[in-house]
Amino acid sequence: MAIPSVSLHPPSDLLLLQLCNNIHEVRQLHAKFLVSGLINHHPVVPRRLIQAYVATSHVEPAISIFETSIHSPDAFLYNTIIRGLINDSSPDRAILFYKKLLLEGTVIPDNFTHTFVLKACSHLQEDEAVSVGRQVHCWVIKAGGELGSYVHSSLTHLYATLGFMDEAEHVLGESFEENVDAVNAIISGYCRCGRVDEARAKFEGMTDRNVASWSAMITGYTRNEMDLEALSLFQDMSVSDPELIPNESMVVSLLTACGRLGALPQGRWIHKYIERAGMKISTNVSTALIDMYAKCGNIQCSYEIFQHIASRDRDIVLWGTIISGLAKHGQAAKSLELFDEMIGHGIQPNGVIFTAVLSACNHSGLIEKGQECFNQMAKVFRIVPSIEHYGCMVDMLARAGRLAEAEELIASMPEKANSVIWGAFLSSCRMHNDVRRGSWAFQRLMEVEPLSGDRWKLGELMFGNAGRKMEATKIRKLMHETEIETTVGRSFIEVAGVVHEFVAGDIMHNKAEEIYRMCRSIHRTMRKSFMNMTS
DNA sequence: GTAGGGTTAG
Repeated sequence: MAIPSVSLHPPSDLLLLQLCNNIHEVRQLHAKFLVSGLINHHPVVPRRLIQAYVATSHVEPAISIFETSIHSPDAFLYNTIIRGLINDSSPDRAILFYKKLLLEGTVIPDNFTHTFVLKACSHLQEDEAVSVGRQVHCWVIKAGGELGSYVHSSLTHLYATLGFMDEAEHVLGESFEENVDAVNAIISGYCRCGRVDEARAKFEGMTDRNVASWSAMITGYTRNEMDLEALSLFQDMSVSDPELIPNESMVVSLLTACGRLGALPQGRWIHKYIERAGMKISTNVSTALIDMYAKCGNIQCSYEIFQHIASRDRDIVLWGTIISGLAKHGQAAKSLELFDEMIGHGIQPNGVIFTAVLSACNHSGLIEKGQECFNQMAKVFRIVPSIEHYGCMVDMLARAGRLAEAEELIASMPEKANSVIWGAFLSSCRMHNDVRRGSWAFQRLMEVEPLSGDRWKLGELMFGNAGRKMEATKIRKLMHETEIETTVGRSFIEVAGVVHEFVAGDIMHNKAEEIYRMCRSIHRTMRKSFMNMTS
């Protein structure tokens, strides 16, 4: 059979192929090439088809063309397939293709191959990732510094992410010029394993820093709960390089820090800052803002932000943040309403969402609703209740004096109850004067957490209240002899720039009356401005 | 002709 004459000239369909932006068009042209036989007779056709399929996120047909119509693939084609598999979230298959390339030995992997392969590694099991990483490392050494800075920083990043800091440092040393991205990866690697000082030393030693360098260090501080350091480094950045615009992860980290510190003014300032800088406020940033405002006590503001986000941009973490924020602020009804709304939008709740929902029920004493949710969780949504969920339920039932049911629930748990559960149960036993169950709980608590003074104290109070002086005295004596310490619940409140401290149960504070009055007035003002905002 | 960095809800 004669080769169609068109094969002598690049057919116009080949040009069309490059313009395709959906799979149907690619399929149509593919069919035409099959019919005309061009697919096996024009060398460029299968290449272009592979590229077109990968570009429209369909890697399977690309692979089958690769295997049937390509007889001597080059690095570019391997790269295309490997990249397609990574985008298709099949990193293990991407690695298989890399191994095939190495095995056949006719193609030399280039910078792109290495970069893609290293990216695939970060999604693999640790041992497999290290093993492939080492293979790439061999190529880096063989190339003697000729490999691009992308490969160097990707390899450094892989080792650093896996916590292989010595190897990461070693690769860094193999690059000729200073590789900012690689140093950034090292900074974040050190922070990831808690070696913050070493990270800071690397950061200080850099001659050239980019936004990612500052971001890696700031994010590293927040990761290690060094929230003040994070905010202070951000201040350093604004001073030393006012032109630098923070990236998204930096903003999220800063807001996390503000939330944990309860630093509302700083949080607000960052909010204004990102608005002024014209940064796009992604779902992640919105989530961090909502979380920050909720943790700083301004749930109205959280809710306001939440409502301005289009439903299609609301992911499960965003829903979780506002649901648990409302729950913590005692607004159970609103929290449950949003939970239903979320399900109405077709988002499947997960365990974290249910913890928030159950804690909302718990804090508002909605026991029947709580039980309904707890049952629904397993039966409708197929979520296995975790120890936190059991904890919520036990606390809820026990608080309400339904100690027998709480006890039953503890017995039905698949794993052993922890100190949180026994502690909650014990404190309810004390509250409801059930010394029989209480002493049982106290014994279990002493098994799982013998070293907490607060637990001993709780036991002492329970026995004391119930008139069991002997046990109470015995515990008191033991605490005295072992010098075990109890902690004090404290809370802080800032009024007009002055921080006041309260000890739990303490109403003797010399400014108490005044602060209560001011709080009421602030609350009224906040309500008013909230009404203005929403109307 | 192909190329990221990190984060958030209990």
